[in-house]
Amino acid sequence: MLTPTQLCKCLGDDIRLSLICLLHGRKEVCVCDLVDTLQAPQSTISRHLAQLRQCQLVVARRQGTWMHYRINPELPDWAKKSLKQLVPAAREALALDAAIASCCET
Amino acid sequence: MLTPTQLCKCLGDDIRLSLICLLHGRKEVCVCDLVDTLQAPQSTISRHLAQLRQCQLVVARRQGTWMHYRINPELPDWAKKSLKQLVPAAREALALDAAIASCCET
DNA sequence: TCCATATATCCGGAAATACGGATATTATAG
DNA sequence: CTATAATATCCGTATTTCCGGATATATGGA
Repeated sequence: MLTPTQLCKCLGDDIRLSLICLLHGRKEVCVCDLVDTLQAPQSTISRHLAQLRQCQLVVARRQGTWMHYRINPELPDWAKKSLKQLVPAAREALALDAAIASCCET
Repeated sequence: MLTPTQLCKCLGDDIRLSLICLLHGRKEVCVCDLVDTLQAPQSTISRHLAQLRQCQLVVARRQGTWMHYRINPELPDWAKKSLKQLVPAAREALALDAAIASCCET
């Protein structure tokens, strides 16, 4: 079960927080789009996604060779509400608006 | 200026999150009470408090030899609202209710 | 001035985390 | 079965974080 400490530890990294911002408010996004958008090595993105998966912040769905990630829709209420506060502030602080716009919707 | 990543990094540690829980909703608490309540070495508590001070999550007031800490009342709105979500969940996850009750009010 | 108390900082070592190229895995197509 | 694309995992290294005893600093009182 996700604890507040775990949630914060996950979000306390620019790449992971960016990933959450890219996923938040969307149905799902595939890994290749996340890699393209954040311009980081594929292994780095994949590693961070695994961490987010491990504490159940996100869930993945395989479709052929692609993996589609989305925010876990069954997060506890306090976690959902925390994200709702943090994500907009993070979008601004991390200057993600352009990235989010260019990241294709699934 | 406090960024979401910094806030999360600060809260992504059991001791620091406990400190924030002990301060949240109170006027101020002195270091000795925090040390007593969390049963951790003084240098450890002081180090974590310095970290919280550094990113302006808390502010300190000296009164003689004592230092009184409180949540920074001028946090940005998104940070205040995040704390409001996280603190109650953290109190439960970290089993802090007894500690909070025993920690004297200033 | 000297002592006692409260707190902060120092510092060396341990542990956790992050990185990213190389490699393994999974699935599709031919 | 082979080749290819997408993704995950491995692994050695670099960096960061954490710990807590020892020490320094600050304040009030005798």
